[in-house]
Amino acid sequence: MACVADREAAVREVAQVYELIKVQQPLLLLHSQQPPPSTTQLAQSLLGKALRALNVALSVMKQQQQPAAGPPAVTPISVVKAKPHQLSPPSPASADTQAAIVPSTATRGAKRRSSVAMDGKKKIKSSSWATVTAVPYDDGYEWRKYGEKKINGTLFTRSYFRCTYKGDAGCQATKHVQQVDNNSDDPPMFHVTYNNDHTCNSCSKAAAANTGSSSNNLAALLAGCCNMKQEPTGQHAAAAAMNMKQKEPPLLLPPLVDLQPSACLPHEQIPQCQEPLFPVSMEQQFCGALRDDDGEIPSATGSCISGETSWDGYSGDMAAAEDDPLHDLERFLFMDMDY
DNA sequence: ATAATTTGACCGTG
DNA sequence: CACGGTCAAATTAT
Repeated sequence: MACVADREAAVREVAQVYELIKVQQPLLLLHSQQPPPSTTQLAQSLLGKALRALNVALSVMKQQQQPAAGPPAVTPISVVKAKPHQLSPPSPASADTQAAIVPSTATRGAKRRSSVAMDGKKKIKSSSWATVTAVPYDDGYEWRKYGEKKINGTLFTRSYFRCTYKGDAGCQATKHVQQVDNNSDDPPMFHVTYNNDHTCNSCSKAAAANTGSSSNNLAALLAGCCNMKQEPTGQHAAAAAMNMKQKEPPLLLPPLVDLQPSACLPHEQIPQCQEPLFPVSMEQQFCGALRDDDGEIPSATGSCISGETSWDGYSGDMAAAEDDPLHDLERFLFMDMDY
């Protein structure tokens, strides 16, 4: 049991280093506004890698630390098998769509959906699974929001998303995101429930494209450390976090486990970070307090770019370090997230 | 002009 | 009838 204390100490140490490195990020970014010299790029790259490694290490340590009981103190990304339903592994490829996409042509007046629009009856979910995550936007697919609903007994609205390529490819994948009603001091967590696997090639292509395009995008890599504008009521946090079409510059936060609401500031200075982990624009990154006039998230839907399975040359790293046990862990962890 | 999001209403289920 | 999920017109953003 002594090792528990040791581990906790180790976690604290690693977390501290993580924070320190993150604090350096804005400085580097400031320099990189101009054509960055290669040394800056190298430094950026190294920083990014260091953050990843630390993050993964922390994740692993935390997991070992908390056996099963009790709420995860910090669970950056935890995959929770959805309830009963049919549980299918969160892999993008187990394509089983169901049937007929029935285009509902009815107008609003002669209300559509004569039970047909509901795909026959109650949706027969080909698969369903859920995750709890601080970064609900980052699942490698592109989503379009199609609804939002206040759910009984919850503080936050639930946002509904479907695959962007539903029309093109008939992809039946959907998901809804519900911000967890947790302590306001805690970083917001989101319960994301997925229904149906993606059956469209476009989805994976988009993800792949993003993977390629975002590599070397350290700005994107770093962008996640600061706050998004805070939405007063928090009602749209989920939506803000989930939307996949970025209104803000599509900066990409590597789906790393984040430990703090805002790593850019010391904890004490974090002003009620409600949306700490979302990708944010550069301006937001440096002006954490930026807000709209009304203090709301600009169309909270500020969708986060989809397709983020790519984290700054991450795949390359992994490929290059086949026998590194840490990388194996990383692979394991990220495979969990990457579906 | 086009695309994405918002939002209120509709619909099926329990 | 309440509730959750979805639709689609209206609105907003690009």
